[in-house]
Amino acid sequence: MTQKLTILDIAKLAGVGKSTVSRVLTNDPKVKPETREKVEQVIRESGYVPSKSAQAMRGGSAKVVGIILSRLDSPSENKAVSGILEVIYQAGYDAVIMESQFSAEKTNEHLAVLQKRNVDGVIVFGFSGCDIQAVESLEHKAVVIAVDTDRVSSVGYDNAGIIELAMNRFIEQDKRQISYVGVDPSDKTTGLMRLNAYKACCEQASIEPRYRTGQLSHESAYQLTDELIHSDTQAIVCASDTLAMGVAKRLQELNRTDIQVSGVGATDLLSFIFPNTFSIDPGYYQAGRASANLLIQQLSGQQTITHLTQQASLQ
Amino acid sequence: MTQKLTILDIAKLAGVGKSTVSRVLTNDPKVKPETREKVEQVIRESGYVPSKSAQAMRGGSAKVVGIILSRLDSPSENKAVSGILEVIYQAGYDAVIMESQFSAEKTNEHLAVLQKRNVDGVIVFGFSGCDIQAVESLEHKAVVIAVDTDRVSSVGYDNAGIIELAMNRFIEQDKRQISYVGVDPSDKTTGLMRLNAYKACCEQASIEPRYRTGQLSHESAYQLTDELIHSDTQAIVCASDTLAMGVAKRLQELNRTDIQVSGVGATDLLSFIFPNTFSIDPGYYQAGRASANLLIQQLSGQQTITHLTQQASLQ
DNA sequence: CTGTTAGCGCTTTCAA
DNA sequence: TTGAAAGCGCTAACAG
Repeated sequence: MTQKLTILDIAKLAGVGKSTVSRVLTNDPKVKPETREKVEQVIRESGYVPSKSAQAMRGGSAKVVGIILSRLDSPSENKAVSGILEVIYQAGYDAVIMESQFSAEKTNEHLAVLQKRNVDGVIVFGFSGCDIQAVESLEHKAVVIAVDTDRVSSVGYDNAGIIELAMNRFIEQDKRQISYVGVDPSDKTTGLMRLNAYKACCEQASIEPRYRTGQLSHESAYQLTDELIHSDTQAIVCASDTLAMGVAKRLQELNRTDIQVSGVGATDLLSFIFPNTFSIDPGYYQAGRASANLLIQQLSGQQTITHLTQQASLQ
Repeated sequence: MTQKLTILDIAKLAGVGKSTVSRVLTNDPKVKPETREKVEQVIRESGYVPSKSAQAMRGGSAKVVGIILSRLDSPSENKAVSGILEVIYQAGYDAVIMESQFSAEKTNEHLAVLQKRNVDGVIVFGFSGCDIQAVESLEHKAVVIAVDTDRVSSVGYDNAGIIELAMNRFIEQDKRQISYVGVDPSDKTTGLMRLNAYKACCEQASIEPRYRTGQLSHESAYQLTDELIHSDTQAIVCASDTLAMGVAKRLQELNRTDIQVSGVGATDLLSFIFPNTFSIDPGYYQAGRASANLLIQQLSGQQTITHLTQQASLQ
């Protein structure tokens, strides 16, 4: 790391005024090509790196977006973050990422830090019990994922569609005995909404609903399986791949190869290990991209509060 | 987002000079307690947030560390990042995270961006074929994970120890027919080093080595299994949990419940699905913490280039 | 097209 | 103990 060069050093070295250097940096069109070339050459040779801090302070924009997710090791969230990263990086932004660990308090702390850092915008992954208020005060500078709110833009997963997709697949195969394993309805999205979707599908197809809910873990699903299945059970729709793993594992032990299982998450592992399964992809990656695009458009003033729903697809 | 308040506004509101406000912000001891109290009150009531950009520019440090990982959805890396985040956040730093996607070129681009941002330090996750040179020029402002270099501090995984742990476990159980499934030795760490460790263990225990290497995917391991096993095979050590999944799956199909399988990664899923397995934890999370601690100590000048090796443990 | 001149919000002498 | 003033590195009028 060489000595810190400033715009003034470059100006001197190139024999121009510092504003000309600045113009080159900001791609101002009104610079004579030769002058630009000369300045660029000096910049290249000297290894000068403009200070973002100074630019940020002057221009007001740091070209940074904050991302608050619940856990870095949540496969759904890190897929979405990959999508976000790709888009914002393309647009010249960088990301500062923080983990809320499902704590509303931490989320708010993070939000405060991000604000202090003059981030241009924020993308927040919702979780049950998260306090959306602080985010709402950011208005058009924020986008939330997987959470309901009118005040800021959002990208949601099509929780009903996800389950319908699985149900319809089974119904098309003339299965009628379709059970469901989900998570506790106290979880709004993965819990309640998916369960309700299951019930609605049953209603519509005149299927007798049969379900259990529990924790979001394979063990939980594994244990619920016995309570759930009948001799005539044909398929089990699960609210997530983790649950599907647990269910499929138990079915394997019971030699119930006749029962099909579906999950949510598009883990390739599920169908690799258990042939009798498939998984619905809620579109995490695309949702990430969408939310980032939304945010960037809003930051440039081209877009107002918008609510998107990511479509699911069949793996 | 309310109107941007500056240090001057606070000064006026509190009826003091702006330098006094600055002193309060920087915890300068020479401020009369009453004055400090008054200023703090105004800050609290007005919801004033000092601009990090300005502070960074003035003070030189942005209190940011850059993290370059290969893929956000790599379980090993995101566990490590969680560890990093925890440590640096504690120390008042924030993180800007970028994905190299195993491209040396992208890594260098990212490095340039981070430098432009005046980050205080950088943590880089190595990968085979990564160009460590650019990182090395950062000297004491960088720490690399899982890569060999003398020029900057590093935290490595104990690739040999990981395999030894698994081998010894089997040897203690009086198994002698222990095979190995790994990845191509062109990958230095997960490939070559683990394979060599396997060979060394065999040598030492007078075991006939028997192994195959391929891609880092369950499919690859699944296919290699048939080539590898004999009627008397007792155990298979795998270079990763992903491989172990593939192997265990194939063994299950072949009804070879007599063969034990070990993996690396501490995925709870592996032993949940396949009872005859266990996994070695290379200590990703702790390695993350260690690297962050190293970096922070170096930044504060308390430590020089250091090389750490993360110890593995039995799940 | 280009140089000069003000600041951006903050920290840090330097006097008072 | 405090205020005034001088920049940090950069961008953006404003004149040439």
